[in-house]
Amino acid sequence: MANRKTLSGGSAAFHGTRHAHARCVGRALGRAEELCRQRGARLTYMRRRVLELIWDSHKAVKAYDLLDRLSDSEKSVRPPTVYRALEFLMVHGLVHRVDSLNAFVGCSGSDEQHNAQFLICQECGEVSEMDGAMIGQAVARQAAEAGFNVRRQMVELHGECPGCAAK
Amino acid sequence: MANRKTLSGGSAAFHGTRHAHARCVGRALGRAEELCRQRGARLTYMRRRVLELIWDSHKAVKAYDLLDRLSDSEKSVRPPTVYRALEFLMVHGLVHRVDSLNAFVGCSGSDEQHNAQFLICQECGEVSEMDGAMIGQAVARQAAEAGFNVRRQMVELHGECPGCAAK
DNA sequence: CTGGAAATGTTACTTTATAACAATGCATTT
DNA sequence: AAATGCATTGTTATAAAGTAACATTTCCAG
Repeated sequence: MANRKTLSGGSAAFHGTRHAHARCVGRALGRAEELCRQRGARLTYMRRRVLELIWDSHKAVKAYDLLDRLSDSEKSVRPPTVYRALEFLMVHGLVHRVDSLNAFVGCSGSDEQHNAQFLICQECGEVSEMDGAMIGQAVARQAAEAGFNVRRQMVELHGECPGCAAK
Repeated sequence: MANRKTLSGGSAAFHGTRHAHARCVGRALGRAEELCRQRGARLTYMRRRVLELIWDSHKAVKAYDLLDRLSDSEKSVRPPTVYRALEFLMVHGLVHRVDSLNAFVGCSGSDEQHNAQFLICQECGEVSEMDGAMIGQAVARQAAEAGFNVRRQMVELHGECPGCAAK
């Protein structure tokens, strides 16, 4: 209620190039810290680093891009390190894997709900997380009709975001 | 109308172990032939072979499993061969890629509609294609609310199929 | 039966991800 | 502080998934 930028039921936000992105990052890191504290999980240097890099944009990031960005001429970070950090962040609901892209995005949903859908712009690459209640319901209902018990739903919609449509 | 086994709007079929699977295969190959004839596309030996192997079960099949099955001690088939056959079959709507599994299933939908959703059983691995009209609508509507223009939708639901639930 | 396009073969490589074990860090008990 | 033990990260190697580029073959139209 307090924060008009928080995603709420049925809406999704695209950000475009110019927005106060530091706030997005700040919010995400804040939430991560809070959540880990509550759960007694350790948000280590590496995990925080990876989370920051993922939140560097609203696009989905490839694991090996993270790897490159984490490595400098001195010291190269290896795949397992990144995948382990990603694993941790996913388990705690701080990032999502976008299966249709083999890539990762920061979770911008609110704490507990997790029937997220992803809107993926084919032009600019931005990914927006949406909590589409209607979609969730339709999925649940139609699966039930088929006698199927849904445990995890993946909905990834590729198309054109409002910003890119405007051009 | 004539064929009660054909999937129709809003329903999905799971097959379990005992069913007249030769019919599924026959139907799929028949459709493939028909469709290629209509379009002047060539259903070559390799493409037909791959399609048959995919229809060997109702599970999603990995490209490299196809590769193994296509190779014998004499002659090994290489990745591009399989991926090219898969590409062809996908372009013509004869198989689908299941992104969340990096695997492929035969298309059991009717000819032209293509808003398919996949129900994937985590126990037995069977994949069932569903044409959930409600889901499609909900997706379209909620994306539209967000100003997003959907070009391709990917809906993959992991859970428990009726057969496995019964056990 | 031949010229050209489509299909397949072949080699090499890229991208994505994980297994297995070693070393280090860090928190708690003694 | 030393000892214990588990969580985290480092390291090496390899698996799994997919593609680029060019050579060869197939096959159909003329």
